[in-house]
Amino acid sequence: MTTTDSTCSPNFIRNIIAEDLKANKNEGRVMTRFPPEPNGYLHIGHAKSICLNFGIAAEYGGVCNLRFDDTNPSKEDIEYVESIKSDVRWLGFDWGDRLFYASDYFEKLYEYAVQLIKQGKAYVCDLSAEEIREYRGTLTQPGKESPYRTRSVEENLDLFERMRAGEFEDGSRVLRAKIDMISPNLNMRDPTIYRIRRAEHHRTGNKWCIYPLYDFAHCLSDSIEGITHSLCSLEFEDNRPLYDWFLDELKVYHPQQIEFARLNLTYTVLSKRKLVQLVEQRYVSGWDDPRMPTISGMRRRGYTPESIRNFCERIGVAKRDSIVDMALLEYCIREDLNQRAPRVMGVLRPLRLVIDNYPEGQVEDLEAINNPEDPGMGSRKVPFSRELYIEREDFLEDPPKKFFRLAPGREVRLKHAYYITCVGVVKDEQTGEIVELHCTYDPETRGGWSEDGRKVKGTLHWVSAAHSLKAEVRLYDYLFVKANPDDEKNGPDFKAYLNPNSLETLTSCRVEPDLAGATPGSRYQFLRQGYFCIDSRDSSDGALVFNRTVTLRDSWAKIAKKKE
RNA sequence: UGGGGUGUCGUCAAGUGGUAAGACACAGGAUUUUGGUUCCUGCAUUCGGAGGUUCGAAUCCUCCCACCCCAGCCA
Repeated sequence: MTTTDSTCSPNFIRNIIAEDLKANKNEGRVMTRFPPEPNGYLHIGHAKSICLNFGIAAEYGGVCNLRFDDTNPSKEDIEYVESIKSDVRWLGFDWGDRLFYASDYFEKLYEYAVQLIKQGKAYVCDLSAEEIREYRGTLTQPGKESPYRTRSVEENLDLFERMRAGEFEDGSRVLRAKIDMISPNLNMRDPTIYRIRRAEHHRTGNKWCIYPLYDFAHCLSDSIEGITHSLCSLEFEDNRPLYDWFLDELKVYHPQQIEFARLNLTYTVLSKRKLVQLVEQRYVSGWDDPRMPTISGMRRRGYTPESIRNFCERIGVAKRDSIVDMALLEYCIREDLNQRAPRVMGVLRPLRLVIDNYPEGQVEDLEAINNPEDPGMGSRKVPFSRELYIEREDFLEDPPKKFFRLAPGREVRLKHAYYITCVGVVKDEQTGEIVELHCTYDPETRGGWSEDGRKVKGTLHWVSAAHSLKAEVRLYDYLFVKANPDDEKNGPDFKAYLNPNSLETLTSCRVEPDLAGATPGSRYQFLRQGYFCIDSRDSSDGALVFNRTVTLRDSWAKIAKKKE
């Protein structure tokens, strides 16, 4: 992995680990893990956790395991494990030979449960799900003990064995930890640790009909693997006493759980529950829709792994709930692409322009630098001819103050080409729409320079009409119009804030011929427009499709906006 | 009204008793064959509030306020 992107500011987790290391806790070992449940696609929030876990391990000379938390076969699928693996890899992280599954430990976990029963710390309970809920009490009222709580060890052992053997119906019995029904922490009121569920598991098939629950499986999986620091999100703080309880009762190696705040981002949602709705209810085209905050969506949109890693470093890690400004993510991708994306000319909304004094049939190959930020990227030739396309919005018949672009009688520069002056405007007689511009060029300004030192205020991008390639361009905007669509208090459902203009498809764009045969996934800066990426799903040699990753910063847009 | 957490600039976020880092955003200005990039400059007399301890408090103490999480046989 290339780590040019570590600015490494201190955070409370690094502090804890540094102190642990100083105290020689765990013999100076650091081992973390990223433990996704394979029931959905990874998103930028997961990237924060991935970067944290893999990053911190690398930083302290340790390792990070990839472990699938696959204890709920009815929700999980192999499709998700494959996508998760490829997303983590794409982000630039390597779990080596440490790919694990909680299901690898089912047998061991079963033995631990038996041990708990033998210690009188777990019992089989015949209460129904509803009864268990009633017995649990509420936030302010204590719970009451199950009538099955006092079963003998022998009976519990027998019943649990028969649960495993498939003698009982789904949901008819569970195994519970025997802790404290009047604990103010609901998690400690005899939590369920095994349920009967006849569902085919994507790895263990039909071998099991009982499956452990998160609280039981997670801490023990951490323990089995020898994890030193088990990082999870804030909502598990209340589960920590239970995490500790199992490990203490079973007297096994005891990792330390540390909670941090999950990522929130403006103008999007980052909960699997909500993302899955967007996919299933067709608000987006799929998990990898470029508007989605999923890793696969962002990849398709044109984000680089480096930019995402850098973003994750910049946002920091803390315990307070926060919502990071999308502008920071955009800053990170612009920063990266500015350095590495070749410049190219593409006209999104073409307006025909004829250079009256340019010889008909003549074509010149003009030299264009590929990236002013990196001369090493060389240059290319761009064909210039009498008939061109320029951007519609680069011409205004009646320009406002501070508009530097083309207007009747005005001279501007065509990037890498010539100075041109607008001498005529052709309009559709019916609609009044401008259909063509007539200009003259100054042959003395080849390359875009003028010997006489004459200055020109604007520089426009362009393509040669006859040589340019047709392309489809998809312009993306925020998925939501509200900065915090998650805020549904007394308001409508988050989907009410979906941005109706989050996707605009332009089908008559024109790009320079150099782009013929460009490979899917490759990224470019369209001069003066933004960064674009060839769509890896829909683009083909004959029909180029570009996704706009992000616009360039646009100070003219700001000025124009201020005016009105 | 039980328990667990959190409150430092518009947004993130350092700071751990010695007198408020940094980033994004924003606002000016310079350079520019991208109104891009880059470069300068500005942007918390104040750390949720009120008291207290101290020569000295964002950091310690007390009380108060606000927000988040927990009543799945989900994770």
